[in-house]
Parts: sequence; C-alpha cells; structure tokens
Amino acid sequence: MKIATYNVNGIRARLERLTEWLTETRPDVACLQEIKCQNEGFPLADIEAAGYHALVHGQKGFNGVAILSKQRAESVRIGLDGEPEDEMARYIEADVGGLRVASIYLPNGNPQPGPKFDYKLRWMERLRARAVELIALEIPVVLAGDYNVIPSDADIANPKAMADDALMQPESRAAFRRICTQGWTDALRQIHPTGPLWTFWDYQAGAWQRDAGFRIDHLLLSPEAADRLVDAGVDKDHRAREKASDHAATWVVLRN
DNA sequence: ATGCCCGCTTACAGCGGA
Repeated sequence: MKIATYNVNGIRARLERLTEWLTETRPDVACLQEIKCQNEGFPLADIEAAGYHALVHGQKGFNGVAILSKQRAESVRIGLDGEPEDEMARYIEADVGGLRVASIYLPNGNPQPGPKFDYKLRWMERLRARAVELIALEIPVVLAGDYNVIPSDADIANPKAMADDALMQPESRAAFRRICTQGWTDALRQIHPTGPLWTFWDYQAGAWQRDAGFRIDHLLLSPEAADRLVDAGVDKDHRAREKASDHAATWVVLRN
C-alpha cells in the first residue's frame, strides 16, 4: 500500500495538478492539507473521476484536510479533543484498507513568540494525547501531514536564515520529539537517514531554483506499520511544474 | 530590514502562509 501526504495549497487552484499527480503516481491513500474550501466546495466529481473516494473536513478560505482513497474509507474522527472552541479544520482520521490513517495540518505558529506560537504548542500537545491513544491500539497507524516542524538542522538548507522561525524553535522540535518517542517511526528518515530531503520550497526569493527547501511533511508510523515499511520518498519533480503547490507530495509504501 | 510569491475573500487590499 502506498500512502501519501500532500499539502496542495488550495485544491481548486491545484485541481489539474492534483488529478495529474493521482493519475501518475496512483497512491492507495492520499492525505491532503490546505484544501482551502468548505465541504460543499470540494471538487468531489473530479476526485471520483480520478478513481478516488474522499472524506473531507473543510473550512472557508483557510486550512482544510481530506483523505482520498481507492478503497472506501470509514471516518473515525474529525478534530482533536482538548479545545472545543477551536474550529480550525486541521485533523481527520479514518480506517482504510486495514490501516488507521490521519491527515494532519499542524499550525504554522509564526510569528513567535506570540499567541499563534502558543496555539501551535497547545495543538501539538493535543496531537500527542491522541497519538498515545493510537499507539495503544497496537494496529498499523500512519500519521501523515504537514507538521510545520523542521525536526533538525539537517532538515533545512539554510538553518541560520530561519533561526527565529516557529518551524524550528526548540519548543517545536521538543514537542515533535515527544510524539516520536512514544514509539513512532519517522518513515522518510528511516529510509533516507542522511542528506537533503526537502518537502517544501517557498514561492519567494527563488527558493526552488536555489533548492533552498526544508522538510516539514512527515509520515509517522506506529510499530505495526513500521514493521511493514519497504520504501519512502518525495515526488519532487511535480514541484517544478506550472502552478505547483509549494509543497511536494511525500509517501511511504507498506508491505501488504 | 523588509519583501519577494501565492491563494483566498460577499475581494480590487489585506491576510495567512512558511
């Protein structure tokens, strides 16, 4: 099974690129982030025409997550516990093909310090609380998404330029590590332990042309999923195309 | 030091993104 995560940066603006990517790479499951549309605005007919079912947790203008799948998926939950007044559409979880899969859009947190950074850290604590419940199930789980965390200085082309950014603050990294150490495997680094492994290149300042990227899209595997890990990668070539998202799709293959 | 670029909005400028 191939499971991918893809921050599309607006599904309506990206529809042609997205269906092209689905057709060319045929993931069994695709976790999307930043669809930037409400449920009723989701281009379901186009996704179905590409051969996929969809579970959608949308929001007007910003955020929004979805799980696309060849097999029909069963929704398990929308949103995280712990902050009932939080209406940002950033989490959806489903059962599909014998796996539990979540599509995660973790808050950016800039500028830091400030209320947005505080929200990011609170959200990460809420995710940690859900992740430990999922580990306890002892089933194959894939937590896939845009974590907005650069886990280490090896995960960014120019760490000095981003030193004050919320994505690489010690608190952000510690919160990410606290989740990983529950027993999750960072699948991309498991398969590619060293070297550049970017998943995002800013639209600004020629970041793509300079290959000045960083790694923020992650797939965390429960032990039962990690036992089945055979490959992982980044669909970098699609980032070079016209009207591409600023993120590249990132994926794992699990043995059946 | 700031903005660069991009998508979105009862839009035509401002916000959020990373």
